[in-house]
Amino acid sequence: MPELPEVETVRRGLLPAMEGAVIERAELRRADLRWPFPSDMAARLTGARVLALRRRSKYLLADLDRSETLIVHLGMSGRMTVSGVPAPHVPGKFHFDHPALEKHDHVIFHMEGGARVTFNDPRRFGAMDLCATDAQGSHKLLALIGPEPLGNSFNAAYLAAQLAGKRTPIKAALLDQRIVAGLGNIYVCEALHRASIHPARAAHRIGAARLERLVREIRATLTEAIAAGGSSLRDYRQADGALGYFQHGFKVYGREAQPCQQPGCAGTVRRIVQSGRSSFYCATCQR
DNA sequence: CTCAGCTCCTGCGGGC
DNA sequence: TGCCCGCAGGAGCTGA
Repeated sequence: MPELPEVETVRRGLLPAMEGAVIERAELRRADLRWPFPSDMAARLTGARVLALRRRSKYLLADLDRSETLIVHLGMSGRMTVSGVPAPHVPGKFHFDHPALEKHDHVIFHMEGGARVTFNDPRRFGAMDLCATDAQGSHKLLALIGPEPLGNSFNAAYLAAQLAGKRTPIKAALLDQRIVAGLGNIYVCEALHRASIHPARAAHRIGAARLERLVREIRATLTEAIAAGGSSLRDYRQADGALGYFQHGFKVYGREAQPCQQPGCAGTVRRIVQSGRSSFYCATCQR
């Protein structure tokens, strides 16, 4: 379920159970996801304290004492959920009250205090790895990732420089994690719609003013999705922590043949396939 | 160097 | 009820 807003929502949901707590035991129920785990991963996690739980792009990063960082990617279908009901009046203390294991529960973090964090991923496109905290910047999975879209270094001037000379469709350029971090198929469709840019437009043929608007709309789209995810998670966490991806009100994604939601536009949402993936857009207001 | 296409894997919904 | 098909939020890799 994961683009940047969902990963950020997961991170915030995991904080109370994980940050500052010791992993009493890491239970690996298989030896790989997309790639094999480090052969000694369970031992390196067991007994480690999580000093901080961060996010970079679509990756969750748990900095451990021992100067190592756990890198987690949720792939297409990965979830991380907390179980164990918080004890009343005791922050960080959980009652042992856990549901039975489910299919595709691949990794379980048994946390100090009684909480459990379960990684479930049917399609197994997710990943976990460990690296030295001070070398994470050069980790193969993280080294080439572009700026965070909600950070200061992502702006119209930067984007213009990246897109200069690129004849590839803007849709593909925004999905390229080297250009900007954390965007996926849904939020690229939504941001392009809000910015009135056609997904097939050549990346280098977007003027400065429209790039300003695109940057603004990317930020707004993500910020609003994080706010919506956060509220959904708060409501749901007592149950099992899952967040309904499609609770967000998308304007074009998955809405083929429905009316365009842009104020004053009478167009209809269309679906095309670009580099093998669906793009939803309105041909009337997106140019 | 860039870029499109293929690939990993499971589940779900629709049509017959 | 069951079977087959297409499609799904990611992204690394290959080969042109």
